Amino acid sequence: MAKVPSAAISRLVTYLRILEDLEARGINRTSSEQLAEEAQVTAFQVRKDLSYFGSYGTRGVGYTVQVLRRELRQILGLNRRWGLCIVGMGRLGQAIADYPGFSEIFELRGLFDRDPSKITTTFRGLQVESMDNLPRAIAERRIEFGLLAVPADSAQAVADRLVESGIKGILNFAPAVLEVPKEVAVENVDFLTGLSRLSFFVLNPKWREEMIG
Amino acid sequence: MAKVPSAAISRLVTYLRILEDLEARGINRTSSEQLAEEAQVTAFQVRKDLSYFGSYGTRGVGYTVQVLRRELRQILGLNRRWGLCIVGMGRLGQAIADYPGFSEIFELRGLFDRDPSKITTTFRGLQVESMDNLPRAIAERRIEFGLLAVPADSAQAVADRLVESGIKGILNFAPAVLEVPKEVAVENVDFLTGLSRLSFFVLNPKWREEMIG
DNA sequence: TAGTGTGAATGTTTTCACAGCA
DNA sequence: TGCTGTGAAAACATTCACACTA
Repeated sequence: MAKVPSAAISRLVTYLRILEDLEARGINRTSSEQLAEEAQVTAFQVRKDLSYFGSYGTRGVGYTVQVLRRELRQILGLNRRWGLCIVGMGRLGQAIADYPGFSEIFELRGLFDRDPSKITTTFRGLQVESMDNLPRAIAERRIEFGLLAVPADSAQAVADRLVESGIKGILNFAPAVLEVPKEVAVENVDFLTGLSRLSFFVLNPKWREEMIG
Repeated sequence: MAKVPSAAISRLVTYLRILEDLEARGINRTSSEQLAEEAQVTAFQVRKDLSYFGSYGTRGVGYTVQVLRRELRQILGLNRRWGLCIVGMGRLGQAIADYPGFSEIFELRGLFDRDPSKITTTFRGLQVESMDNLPRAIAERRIEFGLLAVPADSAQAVADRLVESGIKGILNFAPAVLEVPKEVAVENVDFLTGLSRLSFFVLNPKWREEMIG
């Protein structure tokens, strides 16, 4: 199998979202053309992206929405749910826990906060726990991922504790560059990194024209 | 000036964050080597990224933290604050409004929600307003950007209203692909798009090895 | 015949080696 | 001498044209 451009993976998630929308609308046949239009890329791109993983369509006909949806979920590892804990139950942590679609991908298996006053509270049927419970929870509840929604200055310390407890991956919502062993995957999803994308148009006009045209 | 890879811009934000950290620690000289290590890229990359915009260092010596910091802020358009409104004051909207560092970049000039019961509430000294006020607010308060923290199914409708009112750019936190005229910039910062990056390691093991190795 | 699947061409980004300057 | 700045090479990603097949 050929080397897969990493950008292709991100686009697969967009295609999947579109397919789920089509399915909800009762449409069961689509084409690279239609997917391309919805995803705002070219039809070449759609076909190429899919071809890295296999052939899921019918020549001269197109794709069956349900089939392609199932294949993409399988490719993306979204055909199962993953155990996750959230560390930091401030407003961001709470918002994430309640994000629609969140529970399709993750099963919340622990909520942690260092503030003792939060420990009485409950979200989605889970009581917030002390940080002291973290190592045992990760081991005993099959928690594969940890989501960091703590302030930047405690992010590294919390990441260290997750790593020590054997976490597989970290979703980092804190504006900090984390250092972890290379076998632990870190995804920086944090808001300020998001804002770096904003820079394309906040960018000083002197350079903006070069970039956006 | 040469064509600037868009990924380079995102990295500039990381470099800026590192420089601000160095400055806070009282360090005032650095090198491409040091920046590279902190940003987890190569020193070549750092120098190349900076070279797209100019020469800010001293050969044989390195970079002055304060100088480079100022230049990066200038390049990224972060040497001024931008007017912003948030549409959708659910928990996500609230968390974003309170995000540390947020107010360094944006000045909140309006909060909107369609739910009348929210209109009595106040965040950061601003009262939540009815959607009816949106067009006038954008025109009169120099609101350049709109941040969408609404459910996916109303995202397009809200985006349309922002566009009609003359918004310059939209930060889209809703899991929806927006259609807007090309002169309006859209940044998809939404959580599910963030999760697409997660897919690199949630990815079916069959393909993961090809990608991460 | 209509629309997929893919090798080859084109375009973009990163890496590298070294020229250039304090 | 040491570290920046940059053209050129290598790696990577996208676009395209067309072979293929239901």
